[in-house]
Amino acid sequence: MSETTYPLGETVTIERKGLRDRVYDLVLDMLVGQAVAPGTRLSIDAIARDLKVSPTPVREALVQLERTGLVTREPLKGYRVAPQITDSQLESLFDTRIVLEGGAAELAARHSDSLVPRLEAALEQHRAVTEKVRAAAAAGTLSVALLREYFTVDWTFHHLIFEGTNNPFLIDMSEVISTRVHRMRQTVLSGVTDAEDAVVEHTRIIDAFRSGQPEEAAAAMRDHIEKVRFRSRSDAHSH
Amino acid sequence: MSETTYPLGETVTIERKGLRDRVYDLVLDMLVGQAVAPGTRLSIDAIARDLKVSPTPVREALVQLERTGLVTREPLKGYRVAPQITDSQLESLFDTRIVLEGGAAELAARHSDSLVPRLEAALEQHRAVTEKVRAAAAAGTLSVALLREYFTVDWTFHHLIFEGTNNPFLIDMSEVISTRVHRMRQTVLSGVTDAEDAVVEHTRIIDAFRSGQPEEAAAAMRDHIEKVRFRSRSDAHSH
DNA sequence: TCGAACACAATCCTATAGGAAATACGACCC
DNA sequence: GGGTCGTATTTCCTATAGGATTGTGTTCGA
Repeated sequence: MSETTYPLGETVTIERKGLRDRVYDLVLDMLVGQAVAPGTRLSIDAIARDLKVSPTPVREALVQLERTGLVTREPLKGYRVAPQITDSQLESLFDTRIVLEGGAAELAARHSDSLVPRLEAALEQHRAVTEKVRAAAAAGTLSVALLREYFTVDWTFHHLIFEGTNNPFLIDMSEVISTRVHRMRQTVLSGVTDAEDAVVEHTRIIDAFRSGQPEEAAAAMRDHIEKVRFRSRSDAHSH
Repeated sequence: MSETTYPLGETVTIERKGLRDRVYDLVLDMLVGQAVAPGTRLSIDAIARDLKVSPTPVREALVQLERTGLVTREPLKGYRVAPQITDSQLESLFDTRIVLEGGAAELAARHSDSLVPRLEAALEQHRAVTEKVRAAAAAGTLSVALLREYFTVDWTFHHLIFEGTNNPFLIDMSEVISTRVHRMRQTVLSGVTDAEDAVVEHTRIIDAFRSGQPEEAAAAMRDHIEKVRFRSRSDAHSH
């Protein structure tokens, strides 16, 4: 009986994260949630006043944000919301995604057995939300909240593959990609035009995983991202 | 004459980086330079006293270090030097390198013409330092400084390929990999045993770039890293 | 009317002080 | 002797204040 008599069950979510992480979450939500104009100054003191905290944790949160690329910093001049992504950077982002996610798919194929069911569940949600989006679009009641929900379930599929690699480095890099992709969609796109295409391509990816051949999974993933890139180009030009 | 009478020439290296970046550089040098035992506490106040600065910039530098994975943080408990890399993590690190550097080679092959000369110059330095290492090892005067020089020229070759992609995201991720690889070599290895092999394999990579076929460059790079992984395993077991 | 210089305000950056938590150490009891 | 409790020190965390710098708006002069 080495068990101590713990009153467990109440303090389940201890969540001792300190002020820094809470400020980080709040600012991050503000950046990816609402559409903030690029170049907007992020005053340390102003944020501290708004959040009723001292400038120190705000300062730390901004350092962390800077590493994600969402904010830029000039010493002695302050922080700003990162400028709009350029066409050149967008191409680089897609190149990086193809390298990273293609490789991740190849590695995750080692554990296809446990991965495929989770991907199927995610795809099912993806389908459901797609249907909601289509209905809302037809009714003219497409809300921002629904769009965010769609982006989330879409990315969940991709994130599951990263997690399927069990590779902490790749998972960490996927976070960086994730924030950039989210912000890109927020500022560039205004709606969802390729939901059906994405569902079909995700289905193909699952099929490739079922085959058990890593190269096929990687090829399906690269093909998917390449097509997303192409559709993204069309959207940008039509805008 | 719109020129103001500037006393130019003396403040050439303005280098307005703020205290934060200078502290960051110093701590980083300490971590990758000297061998610091994993788990060592990094007291904010102590570092601030040593560097004669206030805790605030130290705190920001540590947040930045945390993102690189060299230090870990527990809220309300402080920062520590990241624990020794495990065998499992080492395998993940090599997997990530294969994905990242293989993809980078494929992308960099688009600009082979300008890249190959730079790679050749780096390889020449690599050869020269290898010769110095061999001579020093034979004479029994292998210094830590020389080892660091070897690691640097070796990594320069890999870093050039990342830069050759002109992809800011990949270049950024290469920095993360770089710090981990450097620290790994610092703590795991005690010497250089595969210098000649590395030179040969780097030569093959350049040849692949000369062929102009991206797939060959990627394959040569993956092959090289796979062999480094294998030799690293042997070293670890013999230790 | 345009340009430059000045002054004001806002902001960042750094330093110092105090409260809260965690670690380390010693004493005490079983 | 081992384990537990209590105290003291160290450390982290937050808040506040002051110096330095940047940006802005205004005024003056050509």
